[in-house]
Amino acid sequence: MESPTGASLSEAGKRDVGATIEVRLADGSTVTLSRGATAADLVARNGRNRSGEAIAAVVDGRVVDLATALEDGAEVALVSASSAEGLAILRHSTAHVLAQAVLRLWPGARYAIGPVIDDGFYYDFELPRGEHFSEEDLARIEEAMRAIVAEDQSFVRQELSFDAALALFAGQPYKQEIIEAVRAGADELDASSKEAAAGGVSVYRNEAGSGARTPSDGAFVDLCRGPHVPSTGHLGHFKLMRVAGAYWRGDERRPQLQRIYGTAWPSEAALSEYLYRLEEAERRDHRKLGIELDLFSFPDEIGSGLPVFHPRGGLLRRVMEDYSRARHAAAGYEFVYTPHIAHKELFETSGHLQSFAEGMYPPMDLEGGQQYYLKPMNCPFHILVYKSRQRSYRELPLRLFELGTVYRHEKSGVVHGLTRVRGMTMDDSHIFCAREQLPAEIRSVLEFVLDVLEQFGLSDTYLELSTRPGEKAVGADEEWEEATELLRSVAAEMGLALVPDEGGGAFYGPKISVQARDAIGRHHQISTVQLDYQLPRRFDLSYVAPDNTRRRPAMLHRALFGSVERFMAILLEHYAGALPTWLMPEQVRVLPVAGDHQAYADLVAQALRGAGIRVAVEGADEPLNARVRRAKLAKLPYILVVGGSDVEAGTVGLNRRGSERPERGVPLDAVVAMIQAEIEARGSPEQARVLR
RNA sequence: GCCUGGGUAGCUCAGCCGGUAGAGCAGCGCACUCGUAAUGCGCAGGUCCGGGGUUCGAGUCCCCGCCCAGGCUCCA
Repeated sequence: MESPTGASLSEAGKRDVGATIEVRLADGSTVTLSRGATAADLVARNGRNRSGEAIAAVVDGRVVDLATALEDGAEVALVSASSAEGLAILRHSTAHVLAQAVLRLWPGARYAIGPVIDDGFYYDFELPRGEHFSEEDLARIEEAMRAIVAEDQSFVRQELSFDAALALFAGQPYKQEIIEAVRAGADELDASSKEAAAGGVSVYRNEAGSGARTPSDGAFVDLCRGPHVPSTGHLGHFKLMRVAGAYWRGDERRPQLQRIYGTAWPSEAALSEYLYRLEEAERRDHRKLGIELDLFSFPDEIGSGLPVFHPRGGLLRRVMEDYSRARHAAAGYEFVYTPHIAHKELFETSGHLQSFAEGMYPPMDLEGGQQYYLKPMNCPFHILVYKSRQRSYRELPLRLFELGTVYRHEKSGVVHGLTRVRGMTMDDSHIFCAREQLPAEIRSVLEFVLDVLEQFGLSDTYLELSTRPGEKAVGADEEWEEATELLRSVAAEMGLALVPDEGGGAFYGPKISVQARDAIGRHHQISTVQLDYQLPRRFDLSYVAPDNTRRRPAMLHRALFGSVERFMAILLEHYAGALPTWLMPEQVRVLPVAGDHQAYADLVAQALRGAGIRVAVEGADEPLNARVRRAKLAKLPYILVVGGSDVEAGTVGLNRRGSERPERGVPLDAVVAMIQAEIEARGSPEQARVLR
């Protein structure tokens, strides 16, 4: 908020007025400039602005316009369009051009805010007469923006008093509201910093040199903190992406504005690379792959967010679940099964109805006033397993595991493919242990989770620590603090970095979540480990300690896949559908060259099947090329083509996924052994490479 | 819930200014028997999301509803 230049200005004023000033550059060198020189003069002197390279400057740690006059002794660094700061300025300036274009096309439109977001920007408008943007308008607006860029209008900064600014933005209630908010903020500052805040706001005018001065005579002016690129000619590599409704200040009680999203980049190459990235993400969309690979669907007849798995998807799911079960068994987990509905009282005891009711399906009312709820989480049920009899310290840690299906009533706007569903299966585990066992147990759980994820090819991971959520949290502050500190210290001991996520914890406790980066750089929250002192208390859990006293256990909630459905979606997108061989529903397809080779093809398939490999044979009813193509499109790891010479020699033609050239005459035994070894090794030799 | 876009064959989509619905792929049948990314011919396939209205006539225009997708967090 405050303006550091305020101080240096007065300081500079006391100095002797010479003809030149000296400024220091980032590399430590000093440059002598004439008094009154600006950052732009420095750029010109360096001759470094040929392609709009430098678009702003950092003066004494503050990002400013190139037109800013430099003070003697200032430290100056230039901001290039491709740096993080530069990109933000570029996008923000493009947002201004968007607003100017919209005001040209819709005189009388009100404009609100136009901030920078990841990879782009948006601007919110209110059009006259309640008009709305349509998708077709985007092309017209872009055209108007390109005209403004061609005019190479300069962005000129001007400081205004609050009152002058309010007058300038007469008829722009959103701008006025922002000005009033800034004034209210400034009033809270003490006298000295109030002076620094200059008692007003800054605006930027776009001037084409025509002398136009106010919005009504054609020039554009926007309330803005800045900085901006020197002129619109520095922009141009942008694209408007979509329109959306958005509430003023994100508040649904306030007017809904019309938002336009856009993206902007320093070069055409960077823009098209970004657009390609979007296409790539679309190509990998698990909903699309689910149809192409015949894995699952969402029948309207069932309801939104409720998937069915087809045989191939079912097979994939079973392989995932079987592997999960095997690993859990080996790691000392015990398997339980619990029902899908329960009395209202259970969820009152657990606190779900108090803290999570909006995420739950409404109750089923039964005769006699009894109410049942669909379960939104497995924890209360596992707690009841613990509570079924008295527990001894000798049993702890008690690790209960279930692939438990839960139902959550997600709001209609947020359901999305398999990643946000209303019915899902959690690979849920609840570990009951003595408090002193917690550090060792958390550590072993984290090691277990990271190792299993790596087997699925998700090894680019980091951890996030989610702390106490604002109002929803239950439990005492000290306990939250203690639990949070425990998670922090275990992770630190293991040498794992923790990224903070303030307020992101569950209502009953803090959590560590494992975030995995996928093949195209997106990150997904996968596993979570939550520490909970609350539920053991609410359910009055206890165990008998060695000294024959009753003690309260602590609980760890742990999901590894998270939901099986969502994990499948992440894998599909990570691998673009080309799953590692061990996960692929069909691992090998045998193609006889002609009908004469059918019997040998069946023999080959039998040998593979005998080795536990999933294989199918496709006969020669269609040309070989067509069958190879179909198998490639199905992203099969191995295609075995067998013809006359193979029948004689006991060999196969081996066509591996991702390889351009097939190998001829490979002995059958060698192929069986190789594929078998690959399946056993799991992992992901091809690591999500892009396969077309 | 709200904004924008969409809903036409199993899938992907075309269908202009209102004139009696089309393509490619998939499916089925017949022929072809082929050595690494689409063999040919034929057949079948439709409540144009539902309802109402305008009209001589509606997939198309208007109104109401349903469903799907993206967005509604980044605060000048």
